[in-house]
Amino acid sequence: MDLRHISFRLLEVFMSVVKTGSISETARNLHLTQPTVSLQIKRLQEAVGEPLVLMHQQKLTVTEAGVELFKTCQQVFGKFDDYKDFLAELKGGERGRCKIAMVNTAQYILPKLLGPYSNRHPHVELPLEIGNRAEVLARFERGEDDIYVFSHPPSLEHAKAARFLHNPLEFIVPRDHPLTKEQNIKLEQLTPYRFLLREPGSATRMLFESELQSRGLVLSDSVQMRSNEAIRVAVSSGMGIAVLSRHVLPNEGGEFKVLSVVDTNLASHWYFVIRTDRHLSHAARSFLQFAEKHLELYLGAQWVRNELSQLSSIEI
Amino acid sequence: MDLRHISFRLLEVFMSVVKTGSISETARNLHLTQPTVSLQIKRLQEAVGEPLVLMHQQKLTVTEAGVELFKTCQQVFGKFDDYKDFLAELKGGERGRCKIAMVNTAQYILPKLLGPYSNRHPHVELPLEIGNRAEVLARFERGEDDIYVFSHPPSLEHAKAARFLHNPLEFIVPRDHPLTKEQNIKLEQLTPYRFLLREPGSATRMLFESELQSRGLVLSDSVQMRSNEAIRVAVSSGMGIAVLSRHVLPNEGGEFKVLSVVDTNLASHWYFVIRTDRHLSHAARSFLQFAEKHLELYLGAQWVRNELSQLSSIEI
DNA sequence: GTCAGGTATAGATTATAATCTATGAGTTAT
DNA sequence: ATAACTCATAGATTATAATCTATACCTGAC
Repeated sequence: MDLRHISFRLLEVFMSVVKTGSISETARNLHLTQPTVSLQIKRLQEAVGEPLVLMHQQKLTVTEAGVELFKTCQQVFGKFDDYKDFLAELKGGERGRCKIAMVNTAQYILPKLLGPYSNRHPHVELPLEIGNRAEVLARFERGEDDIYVFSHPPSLEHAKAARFLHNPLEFIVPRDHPLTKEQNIKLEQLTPYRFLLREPGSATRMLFESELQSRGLVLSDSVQMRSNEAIRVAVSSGMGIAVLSRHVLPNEGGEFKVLSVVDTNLASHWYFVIRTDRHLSHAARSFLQFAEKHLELYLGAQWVRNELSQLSSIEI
Repeated sequence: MDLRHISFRLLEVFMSVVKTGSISETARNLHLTQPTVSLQIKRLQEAVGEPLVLMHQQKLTVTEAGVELFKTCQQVFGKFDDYKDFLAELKGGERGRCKIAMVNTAQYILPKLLGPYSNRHPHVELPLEIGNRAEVLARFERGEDDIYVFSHPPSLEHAKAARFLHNPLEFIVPRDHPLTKEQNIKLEQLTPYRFLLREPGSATRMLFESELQSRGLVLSDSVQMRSNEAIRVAVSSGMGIAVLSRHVLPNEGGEFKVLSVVDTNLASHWYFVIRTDRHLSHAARSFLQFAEKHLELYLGAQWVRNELSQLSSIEI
């Protein structure tokens, strides 16, 4: 039997013939002429190499080979129906995958969205990649993920960024630090202390350093640390002071204090970034829609800057 | 997704692309040109309505929809492979159905062949129909079975008969019948007794009556009975005498005796009959081949008249 | 015997599937 | 920078699938 000469149409016609037990009736049902159906069956039989139906005295009987082919067809069409169901879910964003790459700091805020989304869309896979800015940028270049999360979005070709959250930066010091007794602290008062910083390239550090530079200030001492947790712990134990995103601080004051610096308001924003030269997966689209709708609920209205409609308009 | 625009060929090509991860390599493997494969994939994607593979920087990745379609294809081709296996068995006579219709008397001999055949071909269905000559003839006319068993084959159009067994007829009388004491019994000595006969049309009766007629003899009394068992029992209990096939008699003498009639040698043959205007099912062909080969073994060499090669030459 | 209903066959047409060559454009490695 | 390889696209051809009309052939019913 040669599958190459068999089309799905042919099998459909055959199944109808088996069901109705009549060539003429099949022709009427499928809006074909009787010779067409006759010929289809004949061709199918040639392709199978075996009689499938026998005509005898106006009565059509289905052979063994025909019955078995009929069963096979039912199963095959069943499989394709399953696949169609799968496609429908995929297109509806109910199934599939939405790979998200985010810079380190985002891991403190994104789960607040991802958790609820994942609950409502249990069949969507949500693999997360967390890296520093350079790593996430490299992933973007290679197009490895569906959605990228940056503060300071890259202004690259094919990149479309949309702000969704305000990211205020705070100065933190050990609880017993001398500055905690001061009022009206200014930025230059902080420079003599040792600063604990993330690696160069980190958005927070970039923002902080550009602020220092524009005001002609220089840090007297700084130590580079690999993670925000490490910085928090180090500040708590008195190793130095630091600038951290409000979102990475515990709600309740811990072993450190937040300084209010009157002449400085450091802040950036969180952005979802997508590539405009690539298909956005249905799941990714569905996640962005979910985010656009529920940002305020899950991230706190006071921080939200919802500009995600800019992304939903993109049609790739 | 529209199955009508999808061919098995298309799916084969798609599967190869997924397996090799390369369009060019698929083209080489399938002896096609690269643009052909590109276009096939493009068309398949259009038919499915969803991207199946993504090209990025010389690297081909398969989408969710692609992976799922691939799985679906594997299952579908698996089903067709199963069907091909089924067909192979069918064509080899290992599977299928061989309907046999036989006249009553044949039920004493055919099981000796059917049993061994069925043991060796356990997947072949062997539905049997047993009737009197008229009934089996009617089934033949309507083509309801694959093989018909007659003594006295019908000389109809489209009927091809082949002898396979000698069918000697014997006269039986009650054990204490007066004739058992005689020697050199002649046929005319039997006519005064009451004969127990099958219905007119029975081959045995036809043969016997034509013998009587050709010799100008007439039975003085006869009773019609519905089965050979009934006749045997009736003879045993002294109701009359009868003509029966040697094959329906028990090997060991029972309540009756076989008469030796010196001037009469009644005999017919058993024939397998098939229609020449119909496909002979593979199973039927296989049964006839089996019979041709093993007649002597299962039916006793002394009775066999193996002319079955006449049937195997028929190619329908 | 004729008619109606079912099927088969022949011949023709149209649509489209399957394939090619030629070419352009991007990527990788030397 | 260039060669070698990848894939995509355009344009053209060929094969064949899908379909029709017209016609002939059965069979069963009236």
